[in-house]
Amino acid sequence: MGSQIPLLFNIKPSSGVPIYKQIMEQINRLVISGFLKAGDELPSVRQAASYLEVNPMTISKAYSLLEATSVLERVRGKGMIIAHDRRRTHDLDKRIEFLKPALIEAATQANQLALPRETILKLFSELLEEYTHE
Amino acid sequence: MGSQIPLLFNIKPSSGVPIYKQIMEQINRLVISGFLKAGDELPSVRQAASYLEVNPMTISKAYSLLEATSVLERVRGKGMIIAHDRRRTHDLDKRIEFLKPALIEAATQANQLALPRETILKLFSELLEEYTHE
DNA sequence: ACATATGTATCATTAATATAATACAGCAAT
DNA sequence: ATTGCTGTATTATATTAATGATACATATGT
Repeated sequence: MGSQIPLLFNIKPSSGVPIYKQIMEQINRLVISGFLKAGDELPSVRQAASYLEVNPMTISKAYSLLEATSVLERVRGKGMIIAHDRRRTHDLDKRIEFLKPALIEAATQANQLALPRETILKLFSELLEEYTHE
Repeated sequence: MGSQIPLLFNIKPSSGVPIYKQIMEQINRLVISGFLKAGDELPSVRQAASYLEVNPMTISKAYSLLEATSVLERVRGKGMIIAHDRRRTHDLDKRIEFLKPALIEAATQANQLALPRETILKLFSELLEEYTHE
């Protein structure tokens, strides 16, 4: 039942970004990267809600919106799976565009903090290792 | 009257992060970096509100909360200035701690997108140049 | 004195987000 | 058939964020 998949979700309740959006964005990333493939099962609404300690309807909202954009498919009585969408691509350019906003935000903050270029790059390089997937 | 200072504010209304928090965080960064020094004048509530196209009370809320944490001082009839706080430091370590959340977020997203390390680092390096302060 | 600038208090209103407690239709396995 | 899973609809409530329209005390410059 995709029992370990909830571990892929990281929620920052204090960030200000709505929880359902955080979930949507993460699933979107895992799909266009290929980590999640067509047919893969997602954690159930109640599992994810319990794991993340949020309301089930918050998870359902994220799933429903992703279904509306053909990222997920609802299988009645079973749960949600990654949609079989033949038009889906995994272009490097597309993935880079998804990442850009976060990089721009980090770069802007770094410059506002007057941090030396090499210090930032070294730290970021380390964090890329530390927060590796799987 | 600090007329060009509003240009230091970047607001992303669609980010989900409350506007008043975005403003607070930016001022905090500009202060601990030293870009803004004790006594420097901030744009007036109405100037900033007009420039950012938000409600004046939203700016006032950010200013008031920054006054409560001794980052700003209110000068009656004049406006807000950077507080004269002798305890203020500009440690590199402190500035790095301020930046870390944004770097961690970017690193997490990059890995969820399965982007090659070198590609990310090169792009980030370019963005650090592009989004330079001043 | 007067006009103009400052931040802020006050009121009402709107929108978005999240929670809580139920309830229901659909499917699978026993 | 019953049990136990799915996702979701419903209703109500609370909180937070932002806007709009005034209004006020305070200070500055003329």
